[in-house]
Amino acid sequence: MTDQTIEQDKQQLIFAATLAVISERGFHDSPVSVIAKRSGVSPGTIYHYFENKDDLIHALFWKIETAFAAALMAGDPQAEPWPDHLEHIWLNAFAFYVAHPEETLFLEQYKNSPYQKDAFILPDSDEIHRLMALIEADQQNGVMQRLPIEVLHELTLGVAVRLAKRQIAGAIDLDQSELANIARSCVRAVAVG
Amino acid sequence: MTDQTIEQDKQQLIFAATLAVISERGFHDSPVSVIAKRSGVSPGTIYHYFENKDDLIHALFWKIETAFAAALMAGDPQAEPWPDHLEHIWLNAFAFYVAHPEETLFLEQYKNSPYQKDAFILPDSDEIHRLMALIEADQQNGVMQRLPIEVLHELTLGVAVRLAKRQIAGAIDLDQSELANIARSCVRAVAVG
Amino acid sequence: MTDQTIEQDKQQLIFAATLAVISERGFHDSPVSVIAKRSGVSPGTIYHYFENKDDLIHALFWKIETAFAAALMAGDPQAEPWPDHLEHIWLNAFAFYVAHPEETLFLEQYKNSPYQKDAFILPDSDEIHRLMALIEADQQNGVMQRLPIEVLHELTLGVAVRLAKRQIAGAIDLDQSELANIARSCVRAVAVG
Amino acid sequence: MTDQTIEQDKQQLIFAATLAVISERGFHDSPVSVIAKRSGVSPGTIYHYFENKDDLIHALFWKIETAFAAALMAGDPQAEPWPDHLEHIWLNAFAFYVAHPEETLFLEQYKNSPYQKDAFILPDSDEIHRLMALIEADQQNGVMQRLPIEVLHELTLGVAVRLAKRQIAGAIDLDQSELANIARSCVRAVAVG
DNA sequence: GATGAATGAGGTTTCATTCAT
DNA sequence: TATGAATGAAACCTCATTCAT
Repeated sequence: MTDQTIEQDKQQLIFAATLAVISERGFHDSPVSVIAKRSGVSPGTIYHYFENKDDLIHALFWKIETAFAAALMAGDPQAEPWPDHLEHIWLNAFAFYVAHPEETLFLEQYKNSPYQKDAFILPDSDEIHRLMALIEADQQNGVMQRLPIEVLHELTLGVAVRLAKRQIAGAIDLDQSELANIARSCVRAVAVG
Repeated sequence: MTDQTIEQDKQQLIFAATLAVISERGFHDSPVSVIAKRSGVSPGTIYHYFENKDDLIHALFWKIETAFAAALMAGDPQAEPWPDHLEHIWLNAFAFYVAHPEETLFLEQYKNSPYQKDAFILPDSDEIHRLMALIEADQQNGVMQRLPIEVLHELTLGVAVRLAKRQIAGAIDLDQSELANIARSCVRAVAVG
Repeated sequence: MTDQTIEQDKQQLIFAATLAVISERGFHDSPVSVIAKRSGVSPGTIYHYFENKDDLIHALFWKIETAFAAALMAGDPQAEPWPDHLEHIWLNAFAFYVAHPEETLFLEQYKNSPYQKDAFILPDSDEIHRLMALIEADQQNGVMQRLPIEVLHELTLGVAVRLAKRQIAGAIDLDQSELANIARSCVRAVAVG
Repeated sequence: MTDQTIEQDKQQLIFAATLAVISERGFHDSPVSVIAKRSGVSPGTIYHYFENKDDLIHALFWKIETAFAAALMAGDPQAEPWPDHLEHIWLNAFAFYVAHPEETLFLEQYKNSPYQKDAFILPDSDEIHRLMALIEADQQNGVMQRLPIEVLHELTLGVAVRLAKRQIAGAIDLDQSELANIARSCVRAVAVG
């Protein structure tokens, strides 16, 4: 194993522990000492990899956002016609959230805290570029409304996160056909006509 | 002025300061000492009115939720037919959020933190009772889908909060006709057929 | 006892402990926790009276400098003729330093550390004003050289501190007549002719 | 280049970096990690050449003191008669300090910190032996007062350091004739009669 | 009721030092 | 020899809470 991978491993251990602790206990009540213990590294090591606690949290946020973006385009939805591709993406998002409850709780906490001062910033990944291109094409084709990206997001994937949170909490348990219906509703909300 | 009202006044001062500080700085980074200074009362006084900091925050949450519930049924939407009454309620919600940015930021932070361990709990107010009755009637009449209350919420008012947050942040600026369209979309998402 | 004096007392306790600890152990190796224990107050209390550790140290410095300035003019040296008044002041300085070993060690450490970024700044006290007036008069009268204040200081009182430090350390033990001789030498070094 | 000289080089790099960092930032606030980075070597390497941080600092002190002692006797002052030789030495000291500002700041910090527990100890170098012999001869010849070495030092070279520090700080700028005058004053302070 | 000085446990971060490579 | 990641004790400082006034 190379030095590079060892270093990566430590970072990953720290990320994993941070995610676990914060999703369980919240931003407040997640001391570095606890994260260190859970990671199996010393507090000092955390400060070797990250400038400070905020830096760690921001880095974790982007790591998760990037993983989410990748999951979004799984199964090549671009190949499908409207409105199927958008429903597909919606279901991908929901599936990611439900499969990654810790990540979901972390993301929502982050986005609703003053950590998130920036507006709607997306990772600069290949998948996001493809998604944006798809949206633009749909709008060019006159099938999707020309609404601000934030509005499109809240009417579609925004709904997916929150339903996923409810499902993670055990409050609801949507089956495949219910999900398909809801996905269709969300897509219809941004469709023209 | 009676002692009762003086006491009420102090409580209100504390609530207002807590809301202002937390909406600006977040749950972490909102020390009692800062809240006290902003209230114009001493830390000791806060502990006279509230058992501890958590108690204060929970109490503030319920106060805001109750105010929100009241605003929801403003203009007597019950008197209107389906789907107008639901659109009306949606617009009431959006209007409340935009008119109360601090409250909105606080609520969303609270609901996405481990403070909120409870599932979907609503204030036990008259307005909420009327709202629930209205929903039940709509479902009896076969116009609204029989989905779990959490799902109905996320498809309708859940969207309203998040759009309001975007508007508060200055990212978007929806006019009346755009809002009416979105409200209609949300209602359609829970309508039968 | 009034609140004012209680508060003063706590400050004085903290000052005394800081002085003792730093003169014994140096700037490095004088943790707030040790100062707190020595003061008989909690660390938190120190941060109630001082913004931070640097603030405490600067405040202590000025307190000592002011006390020193007062001691300098004891016995009304202005009333005496040249060069007696300057010899008197020199002996006052030496006596203060020897009588206040902790203060002396603290001052010298402070002045030789990057804490002291400012050049030769004197407390704005009555005594210092009288001293400066005296020097100016001596120069007007053509008995004292017109050298920069820093040079005058190093040739006179600067020598006093360092001899006092040697005496405090037990390396030397100057008697009254030796001291008088040295004082006279220092004064002659800044005299005209 | 031999191994010996390589080793010497590393030591010199470490010494130079330590001197630079401490003279800029002070004893406190000069972490080994910073010194290592400035040296271009790793922290581990520093601990290869020095037992610990204190050891490094003490070694640096003696290195500088020795260099200073050598500079003191430059130009063969012994060959000159009293009081010229002492004035010459005084000017050598002043010139060294001004030419080596980092060394001067380091020395003064060191001598005023509890690092310096020892009394007046001089390097055991050839130059110091010659200097001591010269002093003894002057005293034998009845031209220099028989005062403790510490007193002689403070009245002469002690003044030189502190004036040099003022000049380094930019507070004063003494020209050659002013310096000659001051040197003469200092010598007169230890002269007989 | 009201105050705010005082507390001290515990938070974030630093840094001298070690040791596997 | 040389490295620098890793350590963990300890530094500075914060802040929820108490309590004498």
